[in-house]
Amino acid sequence: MTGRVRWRDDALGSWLGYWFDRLRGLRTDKHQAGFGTIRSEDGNLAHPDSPVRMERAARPMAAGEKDDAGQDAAARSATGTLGKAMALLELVAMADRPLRLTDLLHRCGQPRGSLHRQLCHLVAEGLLRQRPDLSYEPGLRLLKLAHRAWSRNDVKTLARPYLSRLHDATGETVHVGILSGVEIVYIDKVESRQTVRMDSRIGRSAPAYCTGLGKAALSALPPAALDSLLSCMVFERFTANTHSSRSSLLCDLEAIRRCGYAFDREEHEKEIRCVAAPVHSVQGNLVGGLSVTGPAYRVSMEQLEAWSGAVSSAARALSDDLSVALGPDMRGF
Amino acid sequence: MTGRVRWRDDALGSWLGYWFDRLRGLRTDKHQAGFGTIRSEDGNLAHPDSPVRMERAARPMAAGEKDDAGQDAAARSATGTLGKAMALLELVAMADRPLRLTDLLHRCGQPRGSLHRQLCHLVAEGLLRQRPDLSYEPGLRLLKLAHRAWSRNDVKTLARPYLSRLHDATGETVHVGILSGVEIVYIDKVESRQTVRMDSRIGRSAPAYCTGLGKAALSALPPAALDSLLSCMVFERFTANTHSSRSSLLCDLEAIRRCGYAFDREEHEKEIRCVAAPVHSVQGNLVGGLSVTGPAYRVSMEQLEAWSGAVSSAARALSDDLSVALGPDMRGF
DNA sequence: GAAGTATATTCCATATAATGGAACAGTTGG
DNA sequence: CCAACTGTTCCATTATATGGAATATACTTC
Repeated sequence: MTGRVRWRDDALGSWLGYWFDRLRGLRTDKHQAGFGTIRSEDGNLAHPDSPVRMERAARPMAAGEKDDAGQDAAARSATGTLGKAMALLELVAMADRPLRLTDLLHRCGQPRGSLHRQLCHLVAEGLLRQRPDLSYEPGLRLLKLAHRAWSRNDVKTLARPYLSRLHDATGETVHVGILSGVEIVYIDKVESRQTVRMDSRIGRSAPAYCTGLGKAALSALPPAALDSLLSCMVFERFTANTHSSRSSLLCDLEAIRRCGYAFDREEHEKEIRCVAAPVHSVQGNLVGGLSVTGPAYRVSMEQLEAWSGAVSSAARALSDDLSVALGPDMRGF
Repeated sequence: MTGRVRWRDDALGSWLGYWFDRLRGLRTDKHQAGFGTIRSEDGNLAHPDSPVRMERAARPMAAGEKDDAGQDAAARSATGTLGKAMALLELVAMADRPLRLTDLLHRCGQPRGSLHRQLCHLVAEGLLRQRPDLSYEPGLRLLKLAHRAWSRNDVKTLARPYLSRLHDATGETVHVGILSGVEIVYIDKVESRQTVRMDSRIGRSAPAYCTGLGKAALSALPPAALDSLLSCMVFERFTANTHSSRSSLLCDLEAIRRCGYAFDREEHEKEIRCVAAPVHSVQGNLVGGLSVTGPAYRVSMEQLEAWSGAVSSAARALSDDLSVALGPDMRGF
């Protein structure tokens, strides 16, 4: 074997439930070990944000760079073939236009033969679709699978009544989301009117550090887990109010922990404010949040403050429901 | 190698775009060949319906059964590791409750070691989530990927104005769907009110032969493709009006082809009627439909008849838009 | 319309990762 | 406490993925 860098080593995110079990020492796992998720020595997480970056092996590795052995050994035992396929799928899905083979070739630095075969497999499985012009885009099978994932989701089901009630009380759009790595994934919502697009945000993911839901969720994490996540956050600045450093985020989180709710002070999108509260099962394997969102011109910070009580009590109630539903007794649920 | 049957050979569906290219002889493909999709001799499709059946290899193959060589050779060159992983994912996703390792063991007849590793990989990738009680359910990553697949979907984007217009004209729920194998996948909708569940049907899939959208789509298929699909339909009876045979379906399709629109006469769900019209790009690589759906007590067959013109002209217009968008000139769209 | 360039596809010896049987460990229940 | 069941780990074998180069196919450009 040449000393070649594995192109997928640092791609892809990892997933909360998994981390938690690891962090709580519940599982020893050999199979899942490595793939760059947790560096064994310092316990840090590698690249859990999902916009995939595969460029690493694009260049043939200049002299002097050494592919350090430990990293290599750890990263080698990845999720294998599946991991590569998923990294590729993510790359196509997260692109903003259909990509052709050559485009992908440049972005992931894999040899043509391999890449082509992988794409063929993905297309045959319906995960990708190949357009008449030979470019690739995400396939319908994803929709179908996601529908099942969504319609059977415990959190969504349990949250619904609280969402409705919050919506009735506030008249604004109400969200529930789950933390997945360093991102928050929107699971369900009830909105004021047919605003812009019907369900534009369900399934959408956004960075945790700059959204109300995300910060609420982060505030509920045990210190070790939070540390792991922090170490792999990239603080991109979306607005003037976006947290741009670890310390400013930590300060905010501390405040959130004290009062039990979080604000999004136009940190992700200009003119959009929100108040959110953390939701978590006692087992700690699921962390998310509930939020009320509105446009700045209509919703003042005072208004959000006034709603904070309702939001956090709803979040607490939902947390209890969740803990019961996921509890050891209820196998099937 | 022992003469053991590969457990995955007959699992899983295949996907329309792919078939079309095959059927039109556009691609020679070696990589995608086989996996039981198209039997080389008679051109039939094997098991394109998606509710997965993996039980085949559960028994150790009784004496006398022979795993015929041709089939074996064809089926062997599958989508490989990815295919197995996806079949497993589908199995979990389509189940109606979280499954534990042993449950899966019974359903797919794979050795424990292999199954366990595959599940670990799926969990590590976020495609599955392992609950505290060690059972598996579909993971959040599916939602995230599907969101991208959905929000960038050409058909959805192009269909939206027509959906709105049809909804305004009829006041009932309007759907757009795409044919994917023998199933129709709901891509988008505009609904009358916040009926039962907000977007319950987006991403849902239903059999083509008993839905208005599905029949409309089938009617637009070239004979060869239709034949292929017919040969692997299983006519399950949902209501008294459900087509229960190939011939009755064909007869209906003929009528649909003549008049340009299809009815669902409470064939899938009791008390639900719909009128639909086919949508297809000239290239023939995308087939779907547009429909107006309503409850039987409110929407008479005469009413549907009256709407048929609007539906089919909208469908024609959308078809044109699609053909342009997918046309050879517009690379990026 | 021919030569040139960029792209997609196929081939095949080799390296790698999946396989599957069996042994081990942790839980439940009588 | 022992049986019966579950989930996990191990490791030699074998099937599968790999990747570089050769070939085919489209699009430009002159």
